Amino acid sequence: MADKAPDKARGKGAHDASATKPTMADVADYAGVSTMTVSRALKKDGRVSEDTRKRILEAVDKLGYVLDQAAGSLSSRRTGFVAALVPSINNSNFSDTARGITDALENSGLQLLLGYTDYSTEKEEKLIQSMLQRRPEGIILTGGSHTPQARRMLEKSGIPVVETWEIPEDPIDHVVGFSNSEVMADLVRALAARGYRKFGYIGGTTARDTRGSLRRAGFLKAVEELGLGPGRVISFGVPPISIEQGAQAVVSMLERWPDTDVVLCVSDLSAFGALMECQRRGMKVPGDIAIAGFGDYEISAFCHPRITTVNVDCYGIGKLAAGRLLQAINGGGSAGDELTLTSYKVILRESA
Amino acid sequence: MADKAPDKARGKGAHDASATKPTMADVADYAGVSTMTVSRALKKDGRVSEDTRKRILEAVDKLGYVLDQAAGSLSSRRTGFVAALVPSINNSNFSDTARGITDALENSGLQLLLGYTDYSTEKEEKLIQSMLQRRPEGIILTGGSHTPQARRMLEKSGIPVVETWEIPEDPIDHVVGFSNSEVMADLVRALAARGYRKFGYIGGTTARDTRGSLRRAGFLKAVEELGLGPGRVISFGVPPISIEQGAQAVVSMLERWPDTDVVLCVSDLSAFGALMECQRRGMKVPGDIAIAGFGDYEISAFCHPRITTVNVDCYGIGKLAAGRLLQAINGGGSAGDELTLTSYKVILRESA
DNA sequence: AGTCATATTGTTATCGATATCAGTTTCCAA
DNA sequence: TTGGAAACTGATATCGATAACAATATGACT
Repeated sequence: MADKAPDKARGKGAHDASATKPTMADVADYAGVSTMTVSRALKKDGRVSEDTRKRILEAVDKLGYVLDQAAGSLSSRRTGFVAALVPSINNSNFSDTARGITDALENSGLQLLLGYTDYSTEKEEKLIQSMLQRRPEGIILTGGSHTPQARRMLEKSGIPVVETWEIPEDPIDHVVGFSNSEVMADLVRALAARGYRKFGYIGGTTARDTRGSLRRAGFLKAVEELGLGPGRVISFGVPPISIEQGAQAVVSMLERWPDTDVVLCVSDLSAFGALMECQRRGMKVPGDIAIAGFGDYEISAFCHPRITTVNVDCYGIGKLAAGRLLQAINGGGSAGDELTLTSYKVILRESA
Repeated sequence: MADKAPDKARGKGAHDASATKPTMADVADYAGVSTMTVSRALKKDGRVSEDTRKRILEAVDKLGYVLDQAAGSLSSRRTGFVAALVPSINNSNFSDTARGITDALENSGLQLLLGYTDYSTEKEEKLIQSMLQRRPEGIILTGGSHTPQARRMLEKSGIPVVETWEIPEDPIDHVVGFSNSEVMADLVRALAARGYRKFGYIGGTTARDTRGSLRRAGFLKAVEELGLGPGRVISFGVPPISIEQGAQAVVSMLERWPDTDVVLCVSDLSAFGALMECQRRGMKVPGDIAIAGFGDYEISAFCHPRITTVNVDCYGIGKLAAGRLLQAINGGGSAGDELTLTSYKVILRESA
């Protein structure tokens, strides 16, 4: 390890305590114009002569002026951002959705502020409250389960709301998503068509992850409807369950129901864990046991065997949700259609 | 009852005289106190009698009042948040760092605003600019490479800055990180001690990912110093290179230098891709070829064979960086020590 | 009683920008 | 020449909260 002393001698720290930071008035003085003209020069639509604008931009540069958005939005009553809350920072599905949102917002002049709920409606409530204090112009949520208080705040806020990734029974405002239970049921049917009969399901322990619960419900329903019930369910670990929990859960599954011939997992990550664990135990996948996931993560397409899964249009969810939000913010009137269903596709591969 | 209200001429708005959102003044009126008292009641430290506070909270609830932070921070000159910029939203290393930051900020009364640079200093510059317009009380950056303009803005901002994940030659302010080149060199030496002699390296094509470049430099230097040079380098794909690029890169490596006996990858994800590709081609890992990664992602501990890698203390980086920031924000004077080195550990497993 | 500390609440003056409307200049058509 | 639209710029009044100081009440202590 390098024990070399840092050469902190170069320059001074970032603390420039001497001068108070310049305001727009300083810039205006420097450029010999009024603050209003400075304000206009700094907006792209401001009608200011080229000459004046140049002088102002020089002043801005010279003084190192940085606009104060707090003051600006207080005055203009527009904050220029929308909020999006997702369960997890480190999940490629949700990050795809975030990308979709960002892309859709690209030329709208709106920024995205992301918040992480950690799969908890309580944290979501707190986040909503603190987001609302910053006055977003719209808000995108993941899922349709919220605390009553959260729901109330959103309804009172008067801003457009889009719930995503689920189809809530009683939507707050707009919805962009798919039926988790129906998608999972489709996967069950596809696997039944391949000849599997003894179905197992692996997911997290609690109801925290509502999408997980919905998937489990869809699993159970479909297995029942096919006359193959009851489905075998192992709940293990606090959502989001990851590779390790998938591995541990499949062990429980095999202990309890050794003859299970296919295991569906709440996500690809847990499916991968289950797959690795089975292989570690010398089981053939498929053959001794089949495994399927959910979400079509990159890993599923590259491991051996490749994992059968469901692709849900994560990016599209984000893009559509943000588009819907923009429409509501700008157009004002909702175009009637409050619910947008997104597509999905069962992807059959070697693991099941 | 309302005759004592200030002649504010409320409800003069063109359209909705009734539905305009309540302000603190409305709450004050409703509770029969001044706005100042309402303001105090809504802060935890506000000295207000229990009786009054209760009445005010009732009014808040009744009116559905939500504090406007823009107005608050304009007045108080405190925004109550810090910014952190990380390269990628979907990378468990950086999300661990983000968790560390969040945890350290827990009881500070400061919120975290996360931004994503997508490994681009240009995007970073834009993000810094827009963050600065919201007046964060401090800022945490990933890496030590920034555009000159970005650097200038940060230095002029007057707020504390912490650069992380690297040891910049010329730090802006504070630094919390490790030497990527030295860590990679350590990995090379550990593998040389295991008997490997023909070293290959897989990373992204461009200099966008400075940490990747530093790792490559450390690799080349160490191989040279061991008298095993020159190291074999394959650059493939735009950073962050992922599973698929790792797989493709190892193919190039094997075509160009078929006798390579160990391949080091810029990250565990690419290492996993390389591993899968080698297995697909019927090669034994290790045996025919050894593979190592960087970052100790969960996947490396669960695949077969488990991947040799380096664990860098991602969470600790975040925690220490935020701690340092708090110190600078509150304590004011920097405690002299501007550089914090974080620990790391080579983790030898079966893949190499 | 008188003085003073403490607790509670109110008044006033901003914080730094922008909306709005008014004033000025430019330039072209009649 | 002149009216008048178009382009540009400025003065003023907020936006909604909080800091700082002032005022009042209460009770304790000398």
